[in-house]
Amino acid sequence: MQATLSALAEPNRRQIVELLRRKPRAVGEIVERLGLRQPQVSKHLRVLSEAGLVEAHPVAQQRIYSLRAQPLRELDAWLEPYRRTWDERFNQLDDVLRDLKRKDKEKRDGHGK
Amino acid sequence: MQATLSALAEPNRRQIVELLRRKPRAVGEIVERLGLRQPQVSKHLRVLSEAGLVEAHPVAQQRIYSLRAQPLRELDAWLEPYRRTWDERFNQLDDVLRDLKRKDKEKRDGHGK
DNA sequence: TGAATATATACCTTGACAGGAATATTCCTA
DNA sequence: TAGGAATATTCCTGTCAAGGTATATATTCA
Repeated sequence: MQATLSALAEPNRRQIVELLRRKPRAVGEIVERLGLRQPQVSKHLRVLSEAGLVEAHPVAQQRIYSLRAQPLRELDAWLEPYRRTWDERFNQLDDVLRDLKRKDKEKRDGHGK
Repeated sequence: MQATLSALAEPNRRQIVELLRRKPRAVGEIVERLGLRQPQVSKHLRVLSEAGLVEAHPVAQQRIYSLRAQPLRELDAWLEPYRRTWDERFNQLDDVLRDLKRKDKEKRDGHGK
């Protein structure tokens, strides 16, 4: 989760991931398509790889990188509890604010007795 | 999306977000619960706020921070296309690899004719 | 084996960012 | 209006990560 999020926080890496979503590609293809330099692409792929987001499959001198589902699934799972509370959110806020103002008033009144 | 991901990439900020998922809280509460120093919490809240992930509601000298749904919804939306291809992923990889090896073989054979 | 291709790594430099400590700001209440 | 509580901001420092360039590694083929 940690590794996944920081890997995805970098714009070029996110582009790589989006590119690999369509299909696996060799490093050179990524370099071409994104207009980045080869060493930086390799470095980004390394980070993505260590985060488990991609994996490499050697074919001759090429290395075909493909997306791995698991980390994104975990991100999806992390979002799950939020999905559930989306609708209640603002109501909760209202509750808390009303509550705080009530306590505030009580404090004031109680003191003035 | 960019702001959302980099905001969430920081562990303490993610903890803050998770804390606010349950209910809105004042800065002091967050400080207590997470055992962080007040200035750092304020700073993290600033980043989260600029990313639109939280918003502040003043009550007396306190500022009650609550979660905003939108950025997380967008993150969820970003994941959508991935959710759809999760099942096909490995098949795609197989296809591409098979294809590459075929081309490779053809090149070799064609040359040897 | 040597050249060519595809990719990875090393090294350097620079900028962004997080924490620490002190201080400023805002609002409330006596 | 002074003092206190809650929070924000500033300044400093160290660390880390990204890009640039050069170079190493691996694989194929003549």
